[in-house]
Amino acid sequence: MGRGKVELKRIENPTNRQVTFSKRRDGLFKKAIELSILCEAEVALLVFSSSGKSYQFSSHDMDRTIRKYRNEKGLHKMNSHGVRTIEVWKNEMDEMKKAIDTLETKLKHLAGEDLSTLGMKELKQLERQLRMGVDRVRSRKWRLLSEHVSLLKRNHKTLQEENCNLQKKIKLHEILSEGDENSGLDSSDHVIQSFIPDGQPLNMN
Amino acid sequence: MGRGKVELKRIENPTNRQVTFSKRRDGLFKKAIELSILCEAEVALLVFSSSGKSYQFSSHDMDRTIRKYRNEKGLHKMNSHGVRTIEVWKNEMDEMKKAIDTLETKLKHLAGEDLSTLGMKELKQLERQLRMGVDRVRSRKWRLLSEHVSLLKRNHKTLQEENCNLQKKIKLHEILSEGDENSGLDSSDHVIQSFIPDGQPLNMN
DNA sequence: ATCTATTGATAATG
DNA sequence: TCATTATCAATAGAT
Repeated sequence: MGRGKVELKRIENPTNRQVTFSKRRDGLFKKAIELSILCEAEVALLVFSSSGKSYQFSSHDMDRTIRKYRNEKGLHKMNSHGVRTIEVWKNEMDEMKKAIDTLETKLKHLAGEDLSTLGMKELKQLERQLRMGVDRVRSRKWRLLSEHVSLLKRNHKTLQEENCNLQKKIKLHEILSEGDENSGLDSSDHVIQSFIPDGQPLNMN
Repeated sequence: MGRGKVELKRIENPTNRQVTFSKRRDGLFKKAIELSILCEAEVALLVFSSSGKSYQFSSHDMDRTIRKYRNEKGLHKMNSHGVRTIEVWKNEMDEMKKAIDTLETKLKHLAGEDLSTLGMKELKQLERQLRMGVDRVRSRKWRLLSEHVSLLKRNHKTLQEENCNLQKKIKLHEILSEGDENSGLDSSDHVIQSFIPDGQPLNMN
């Protein structure tokens, strides 16, 4: 149609191509509409120009028609992928919920709650576990404490050495400047202050 | 085109409608193909006949084109439904994972493991909690035990009463049938056996 | 399905 | 982009 046939291949002239696109696009949509009305067909048409602009028509509802398409054609991939993926997720979530339930129950038991479902055997095991926990926590506490003590001892030692040195210096000063008394540090309190350990605070209550 | 115009409304004659559907459908697909080739357009066409048969054409890949459409047009619905739903699920799962992590950490702490991250304050609280757990478990054990004991006592009492009655009966028999010695039960051991409590076994180890 | 008279679509042009 | 028009394509109705 038109003055001269057209080869079925890409129109090289960009202007012609663009013009033809507009005309034929309009024609295509018109035909699509006519088909849907005249023949009661469900038609969905998506067109993207090479420059990216999009045009659509759907006689009923685009999503509905696409879903219909996926159902017909997609019983192979979509269902064995999408649906199965969703089911996998659901299973994963179910398992996680169960895991949380189990963990919460264990925690409650360890806190001494909800014990009514347990028999004597379980109670004994629970008590053993708790006692072991107590022992370990205590041992950890003890280690922390002893580490802190040894730190303090080290600092104390350092302070003592420092003090020795300072006192020697002071005596040296006193000897060198005889008669010139009370010139500098009146004691080493100030220096000691600066050596108080500054690690994490240890609350012994 | 054709011999006489056609009104743009449903063709009533079903045969005509079907024939026209075939012809126009072929024409539509041909046009769609031509548009995609001549003008380098991305075209997707879905057609369902009123009887339900489906026909498709897509110049590139149907799913790709549909995705493209959803991106363009679908920033309203699809995203605020499908994608958002999926994100909600993901968030839910992330939260569950975090919850599981937290619970597992707590459990480890209560078992006296992984204590290195805890400070003195936490350790003290942990010990208190564990001791409380031990106390509660012990108290539960005690209650179970005492219930069992009281059950035993009750049974014992019943047995004693029963024994009394039996002995009285025996004496009555002995009196009634004098000289007829050692006729029946030689003692009440057998009866006592049948009264041993049959509740859940209590292992006292 | 096939044919064909007729309408519809559109390529080239202004 | 818009209008015109010569030409070809699509197709309604008949066979």
